[in-house]
Amino acid sequence: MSAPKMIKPTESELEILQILWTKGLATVREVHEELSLTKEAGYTTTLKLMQIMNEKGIVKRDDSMRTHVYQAAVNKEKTQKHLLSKIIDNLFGGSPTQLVIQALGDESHKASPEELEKIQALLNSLKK
Amino acid sequence: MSAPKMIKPTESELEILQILWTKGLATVREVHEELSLTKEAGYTTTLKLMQIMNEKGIVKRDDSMRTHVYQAAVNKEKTQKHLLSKIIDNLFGGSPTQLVIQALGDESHKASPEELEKIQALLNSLKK
DNA sequence: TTGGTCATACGAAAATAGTCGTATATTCGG
DNA sequence: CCGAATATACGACTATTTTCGTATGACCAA
Repeated sequence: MSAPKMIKPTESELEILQILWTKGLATVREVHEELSLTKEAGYTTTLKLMQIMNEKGIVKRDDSMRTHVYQAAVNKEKTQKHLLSKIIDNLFGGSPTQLVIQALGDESHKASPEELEKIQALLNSLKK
Repeated sequence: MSAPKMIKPTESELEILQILWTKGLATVREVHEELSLTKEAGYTTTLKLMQIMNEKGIVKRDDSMRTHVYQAAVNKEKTQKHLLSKIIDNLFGGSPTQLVIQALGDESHKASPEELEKIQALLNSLKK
């Protein structure tokens, strides 16, 4: 078995997934170093979290060597889509438009002109 | 204590906020009826949640009468923006564009032509 | 007035998440 | 070979969130 039926990573798990999605393969140490840049936590805490994620099937690992190598077991886009869908319901009363408007208006995460063009392109294809 | 410094409602609290944002004023019973449409929970559970939210300052209440009347104490747009900002960081690596793209592509929450126009309008103003 | 209904208060169990100490095994430089 | 460094396993403690039972008081209709 690989992908879990219900995708519902916690906040901490999401932070780890972020890193794994970027790195592809990573050891606990690597993930922990990365996490330490923005967060305060002990090494064994990260280890434990990743072990639990492994049990849940959120990540896979190669434990053929002493230092285990982890990778995400859930698809990035699928996970994003699934969680976003929940947020649209929970926070925006089911309206993706409201979410989009708030997101585009977010002052601390401005979109570049190039990105705006990407959105424009998608918008065009949706309008048809 | 009045407005909370850190806005971080839990999932359940968000469900209740949704309802209060829509209704403006509501009793526990009203909120609970509304919740019951989509969720299974006892009355006292809802009551307790709302009491806790009151302690946290997320909602206000008028308890001058036997049946207390509640209302949201946090601004809807501000709360949405704040939580969305977190999600952009946690789930989309800081890129609002990725979020917008995923949201617009969500099959289970399609945007109507009118809504697409709204987004278009916002996009136009951002491009300038 | 009295019994049924409806309201809040409150305590505490149950479920979830996050944290870390400690034991134990492996590796490696010297 | 020995000890320091580093790895995983695992149990347990803390904290937070969710759930609900029970107590108690107010209201109201008959």
